[in-house]
Amino acid sequence: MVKLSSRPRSHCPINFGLEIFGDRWTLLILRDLMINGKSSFKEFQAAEEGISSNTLAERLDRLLQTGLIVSERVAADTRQIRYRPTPSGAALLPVLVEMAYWGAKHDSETAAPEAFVQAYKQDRAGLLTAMADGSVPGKN
Amino acid sequence: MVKLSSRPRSHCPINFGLEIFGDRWTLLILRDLMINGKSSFKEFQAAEEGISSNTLAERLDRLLQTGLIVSERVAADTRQIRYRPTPSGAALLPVLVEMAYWGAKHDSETAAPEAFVQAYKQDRAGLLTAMADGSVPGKN
DNA sequence: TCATTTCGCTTGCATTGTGCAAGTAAACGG
DNA sequence: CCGTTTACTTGCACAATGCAAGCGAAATGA
Repeated sequence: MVKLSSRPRSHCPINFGLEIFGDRWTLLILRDLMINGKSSFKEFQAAEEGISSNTLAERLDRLLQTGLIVSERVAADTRQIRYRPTPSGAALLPVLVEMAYWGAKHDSETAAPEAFVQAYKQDRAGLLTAMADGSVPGKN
Repeated sequence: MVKLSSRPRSHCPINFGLEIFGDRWTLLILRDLMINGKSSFKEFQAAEEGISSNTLAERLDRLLQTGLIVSERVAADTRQIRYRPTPSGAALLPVLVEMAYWGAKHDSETAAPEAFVQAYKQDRAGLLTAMADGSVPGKN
């Protein structure tokens, strides 16, 4: 179960999600975590969309507090912190995949790999399983 | 194809969507349009989340400009305007359904009907078809 | 016919969110 | 030591949002 910092405007299940990730940045962080293999502050900051450091810090904090991600220090270098999704956070993968498919279909200049679109059409469930294991069609 | 008002930060298909509906309100309007059978300004305003009129007006404008919805005046009462989704807008139904399922599973106080969760688990594709035709499990 | 209500907004103003640039503490690395 | 890296924080300007009130055109009611 996910914890909200403030009382939700409603308990509509769609609204519940929007209260957490209804902004322009939160899902991009989860995308980088789950699809692009990123896990550090610096890596998130390097995304081409260009999130500002204060916004990134605030979003990571919120994701930690709601329980969608956890953090841990790297033993070999205690400056570094690695973020990774919890099961609740990982459960957002289908949302990301549907958004990606929609974007791929409706943006004439999409950067989505054709292999992703094909994999989705042929076997959506299989695609989700593969992606949950870290494999993304069209990458490598 | 969908038109953005400004240049996107990237052509990542997930980001493309976020540039249009990456806020706390836009998807709630589409929810009301596609799931709750609403179509007028007044009906959207009456949603329990309580959108302000200026924000609602701005969002409807943006949805019109991006081509996710269209509007038409009611012949019998020319004050009234009915909004309805275009095929591009309607194609966001799977995104809404995944968000709803996630919210239903992770909000301990969810208002999502159990019938919706069951229908999703048993036959997701069938659920999407039924909902595209205007039928929502747990309502009526 | 004429005041009243309804509808879809618009305006003004205060609060909150976001971007940008710079700075900082702790911890490595040589 | 001393410069660099990492994960932030701070300050400030600007944009987005919420809230309350108003507004014009069209319909409705007496």
